This record gives sequence, structure tokens and C-alpha cells, in this order.
Amino acid sequence: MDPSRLTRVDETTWRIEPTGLMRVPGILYADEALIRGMDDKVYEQTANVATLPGIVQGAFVMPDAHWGYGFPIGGVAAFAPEEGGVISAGGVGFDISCGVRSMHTGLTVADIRKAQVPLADALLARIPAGLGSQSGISLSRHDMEAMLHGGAVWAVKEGWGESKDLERIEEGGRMAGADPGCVSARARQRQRREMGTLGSGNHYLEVQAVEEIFDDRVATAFGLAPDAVLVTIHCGSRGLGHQIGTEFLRDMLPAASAAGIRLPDRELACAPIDSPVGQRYLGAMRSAINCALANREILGHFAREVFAAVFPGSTLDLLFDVSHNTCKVETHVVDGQPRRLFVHRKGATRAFGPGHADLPEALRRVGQPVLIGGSMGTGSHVLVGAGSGEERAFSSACHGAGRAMSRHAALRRWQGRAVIDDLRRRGILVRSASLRGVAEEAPGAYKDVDQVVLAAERAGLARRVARLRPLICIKG
DNA sequence: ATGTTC
Repeated sequence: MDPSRLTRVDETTWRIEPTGLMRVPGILYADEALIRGMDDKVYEQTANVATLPGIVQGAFVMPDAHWGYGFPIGGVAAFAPEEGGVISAGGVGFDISCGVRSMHTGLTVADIRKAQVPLADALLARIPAGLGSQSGISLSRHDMEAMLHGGAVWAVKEGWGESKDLERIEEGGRMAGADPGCVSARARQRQRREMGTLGSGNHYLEVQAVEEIFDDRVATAFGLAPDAVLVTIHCGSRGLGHQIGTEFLRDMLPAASAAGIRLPDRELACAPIDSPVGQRYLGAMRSAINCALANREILGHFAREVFAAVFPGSTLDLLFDVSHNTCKVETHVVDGQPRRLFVHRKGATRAFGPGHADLPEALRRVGQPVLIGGSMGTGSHVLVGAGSGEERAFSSACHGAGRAMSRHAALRRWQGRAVIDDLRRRGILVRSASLRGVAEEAPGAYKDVDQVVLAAERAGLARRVARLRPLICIKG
């Protein structure tokens, strides 16, 4: 993206001035190099989102943004129902409630080095990964209903997790307002045997070491110390979320037309929040959020089983579990007034600052952990929500490194085996169901995650707490 | 992201 097309507000804030049908400006948070690296499609898609009815303040773009379906990935947009605001399946994304959870292991890098190969092999054997992967769990009709209502609370009741996990999961582990009656038979069918599975693409389970601390006080509050080892899981709502996204993208097109909404791009299909389709999507999407929360809780349980076997007596305590593909009803102060808004975050992480009432007691004073997954081999980050993030982008931050290159281009450039060998020489063991998947996810196909989180910090979206480097990566 | 084609 050519920066001269934008108005530069400060070092890390850029505006697309409203023209034509745009109701609000586009507001991009990134340094100049990241802006230059962004696809022109991000500009076009941001301007398109800014035309949607009821959008409040701006169409926001995080520093890791790239071209997505309709809305950019790394986009945040909030809509007011009383102003004809809309909800959009493309504004949430196909992988509804895709997110990241990190768990403390209580172990150090030296402990892992003693058992790195058997640990990697045991994780690969226990964590179902890859397209269409299954875990051996099969849900009855009744189980499915309970899961879609109960999320991680359901998973804990079923024995896959610990009740103390729940306060460290967004929404206390259970998204209210889920309506499983809005989830099609086909979506349920696709999910019946997919609970407790990673899936494919950029989803992973990693064993990571704390490599660098940026903020001692917050790191201590989060339980992060140099050399400490974490397990981090990145995955979402699998086939169920994808099916819901597919069905509602289809159903929202006529709904938008019926509501008299002019769409600059069919992929922006949306429905008024108060319309029947809009309400059905909310009921289904919230069910999918519960599916993702339950899925990550079950995978966390599997990881606990493996660690208990390889390191007898070890326990995994949850640091936090947060989604980056959702639409949430939140109250935000706009022009001095608290407003109830439908906040779409697509490839953007909720990042509540210190004192937020929705944070658990143990974290309220410091702020919410913002878990940022990097690519294989390049490391990940833990950030903390900042008070300034509230007015910058409705308390949102980046979600990862963000792709710098298409999967197709990555396949032309790298071979999966060579990527694995290269990472092994750097002390990182990769275990994957798919060599093709490894090539698509080669570290070089991603932006520099360090540059992304630094830009997020400079923009006041969140602050850096710790950098993590991978030791083992189980890829889908 | 995705039973990579309803």
C-alpha cells in the first residue's frame, strides 16, 4: 500500500479519508514499513467496510492486517443497532472464535531439552491435527446441544479440563446468548467427531520458552519468568464454524438487499442486527464461540495428559484463553457517551486494559493477557491490554504475524522437509500431518511478528510483556 | 480457515 494514499496522523496512525459512500474514515495502526508491505486490497476492503450502515467511529486496521474475505483480516468494526447497524459473517471470519490459549508448565527449557523428542512424539500422538482430523470423541444429539450452550463449562463438566480454568477464559468459558436452534444439522454433523482437534492451516500446538521480558511487573503478575516454558494452542471452531460462516454469507446477501443496503462487494454480505437473519446469525455464531472454547479446553486437557506422562507430577495452569474472530456486544465510550456496540474483530484480539470489570480478579489490576501467535520458528508474544486501547480501536490489538505471502506463493518457494530440517538445526522440533502445510506456513511467508507487536505498542493498542520462542510445534 | 467442489 502506498502511504501517500493515506493521511498520516502520527508515527503509527494513518487515515483513509472518507470519500464516496464511506460513512467514517479508515484508521490504520502500523509503522510505515508495515503500511508499505500491506496489500492494496486492505485499503479497498477497509474503505468498503466504512460504507456499511451504523458503523461507529471508523473502520480500524491492525498492524498485521492482510487481504481477507470481504473484511480485511486484522480488522475491527463496531456497529450501533439503533442506527441501523449490521452484523456480517465476513466481519467475523470463517473460523468463528479462532483463538489462542497459553498454559504454564512449571518447567524450564533445561527440563524440556532432556525429553524434547519423546515429548514432541507424545504430543503428536495425542493431539489430532490436520484437515478432517478426529479425536475419538463423538457427540450425541444431546451432547452437541449441551456443548453449543455450555462451551468450556460443558467440557469441564465432561471431565476435559479443570473448573479453575474457567475464569481465565473469555466470557468465563461460556458465551451467553448462544442459540443452538440456529445451528444447521449439517454444521452439527461436521462437528460430531471433531471436538478436541487442531485442524489445519495456521493452527498449532507449541511448547514455548520465555525468551525476553519487556515488562517485569506485568510478567510477574502473569506468572512469566525467563526460561519458563508454556504450552500454547491456536485453533478454532473447526467444521462447525466454517459451515455456519458459509451458510450465513449466503443468507445475508438477500437480507442486505431486502434492507436496502448497497454493498460495494458481495463479500460484505450483512444483515441489520435487529433483522431475523441477523439474530439467527448471532445465535449460531455464539454457539460456534462455545464450540471453539470447548475445543481449546479439550485440547488443553490432552496436553495435560501428555505432560503428566512425560513429566510426572507436572500440572498445566491456564494463563489465558482469548479469541480473535468474533462479534461481541460491548459498551465503549464514544464522544464521551457510553454506547452499546456490536464489535466485529476479525484477526484482531480483544485487549481490555487494567480495571476492566470483565477481567478476573487476579488479572484486573494489570489488564488482559493478549496472546499473539507468531509463525513457526519466529516466536510469539504476550501483550497486555492498555487503557489507551479503548479509544484507539475499541480495546483491540493485532492477532499474529499476519501473512506476507499467499499459501500458493509459499508453496512455490519452500519445501516442507527443508523447512523442518532448518528449524531442527535451530532447536525447534516440528511435527506435522502435512509437509505441504509446513511449506505453506514457512516462517518466511509471514511478516516479522516483532515489528508487528512493536507497532501495536507504539500505537497504544497494547503493551509488550514477553517474547516466547518455540521448542516444539505440532502443526495441522 | 474448510470433509481445499453444492
